[in-house]
Amino acid sequence: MNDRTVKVLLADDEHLIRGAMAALLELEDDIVVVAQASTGEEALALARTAEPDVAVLDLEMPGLDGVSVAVRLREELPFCHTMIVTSHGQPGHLKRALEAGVRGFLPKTVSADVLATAVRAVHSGRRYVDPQLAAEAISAGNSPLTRREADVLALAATGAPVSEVARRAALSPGTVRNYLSSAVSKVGGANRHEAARIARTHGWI
Amino acid sequence: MNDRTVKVLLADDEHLIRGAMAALLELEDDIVVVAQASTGEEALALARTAEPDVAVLDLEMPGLDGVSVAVRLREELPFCHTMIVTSHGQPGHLKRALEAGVRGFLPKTVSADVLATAVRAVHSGRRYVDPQLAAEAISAGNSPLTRREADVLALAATGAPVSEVARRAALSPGTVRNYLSSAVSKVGGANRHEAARIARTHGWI
DNA sequence: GACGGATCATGACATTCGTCACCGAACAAC
DNA sequence: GTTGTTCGGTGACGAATGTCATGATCCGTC
Repeated sequence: MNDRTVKVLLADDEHLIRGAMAALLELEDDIVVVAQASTGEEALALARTAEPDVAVLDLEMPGLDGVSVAVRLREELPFCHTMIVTSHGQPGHLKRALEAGVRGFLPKTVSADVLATAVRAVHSGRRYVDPQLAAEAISAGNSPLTRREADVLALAATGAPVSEVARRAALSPGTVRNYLSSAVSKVGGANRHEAARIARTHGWI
Repeated sequence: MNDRTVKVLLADDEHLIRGAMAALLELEDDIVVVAQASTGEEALALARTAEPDVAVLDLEMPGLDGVSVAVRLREELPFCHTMIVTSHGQPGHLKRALEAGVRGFLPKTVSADVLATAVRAVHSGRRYVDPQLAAEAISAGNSPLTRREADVLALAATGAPVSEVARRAALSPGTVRNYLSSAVSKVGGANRHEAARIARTHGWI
C-alpha cells in the first residue's frame, strides 16, 4: 500500500452487494477496502478507527441512512470524502446528499469500473455524479413545497388521520388541513395520499 | 467445464450488483455464469439460447418481475430451475414465488457463500429458502383478504379516490367502499391508506 | 416603511369516506 | 337441499377531508 492507495470504507446492509463491491474494488490495485459495515452506526464506529479516505455509503440502511452518516463523517473525519450509492435514484435524494457535502452519487445500475472511477475522483477531491441522475435532478427542479408543507405531508404520508398529524406536528387540525390542501394543489394530486406519492417519487419529502 | 459445472443465468437491473454476483460466483470452480440480463424480457431471451441450469432472478426489475420470468421459464425450459434474490424480503413474495415453482429464495443480505450454496442446492433439485424469511412467512400466515378485497385495496393504494377505483375495477362505488371497509377492518388499519401500507409490507397486495 | 412570503389559526361549506344494514345471485360443501 | 362464502349492489348516516375566506404574527427584501 503506497501513498497513492485509496483506503475505502463500505457501508451497505445488503451483505451480498457489499461483499461484491468489495471484491470488485479489491481488483483495482490502487484501491483497498479497509472496513465494511452493515448499518450507519457501525460505519461511523469503523470509520473512526480505520480512517478511510473515501466512504462509500448506501442510501437506504437500517438506523442512520447514508446521508446522515455523511454529515457526521464530515464533522468527525474532515479528510474523509463521502459518496452515496443507491437503488432508488430520486432527484431529491441527490440534492439532499450534495447539501450534506457528499461528493459522489451513483445508482446501483452502474458498472463496476464506473464505481472505481468515482472512488478515485472523489478521493482526489473532485465530484462524481451520475449524469442521468444529474439531468433528472435539474429537470425536476426544486420542491414547490415550503418546509412546513413538506413536514406535514410527510407525516400524513403514513396514512394517519389529520388529528394524529396535528398532534405529532404540534399544530391545530385546521392548520394541518390548510397545509395539506396547499401541498396537494402544488404537487398536483387528487388528494393528499396521491400527493404524498408524487412528492416521494420526486424526493420532496 | 465438466458435467458437474452449474450454468447460471443472472438477471438484475442493478448492474453493480449483477456484475458483483457474477464475480463472486465465478470464484467457485463448479459454477459458471453463462448469461447476464438487466430486465425480465432480456432474461427470457438469453435463457433460450444459453440454456442455463439455474436462473438467479431479481424480484424487482423493470418490465417482467422475477416471479413472472420464473413462470415463463418453467414452461419454456423445464430443466432450468429458478431462484429469486430480493432486497425487500416480504412473506407474500416468498409465497407467490414458491407457488410459481421457484426453488430458491434469498434476501440480498446473505453472504456470497450462501448464494453459492443455494445455487448448488437448487441445481441438484433441492430447495433453498432463507430460514429467516421462511419463519416470517409462516408466522405471517396467509392473507386475510379475499381476491376482490385485495384487488380493490391494491387499486386504492395509489391514492386514487373511490370513484377512480370503481371505474378501474368496473364496480359500483358503493361496492368498492364495502370491500375497502372490509379490508381495512381485516388488516387492522385506521383507514384504507394505512391498510394498504400494512398489506404491502405483508405482501398481500 | 411598504411589500410579499411563510407560519399558524378559526370558521364555514360541500364532498368524500367509513360503516352499517340489508338485499340478491352464483357456487361449493355438507 | 340447506348452509356458508364470495361477489356485487343500494341506501343512509356520521365522521373525516378538501377548499375557501379571512386574519394575525414574524421576517427578509426592496
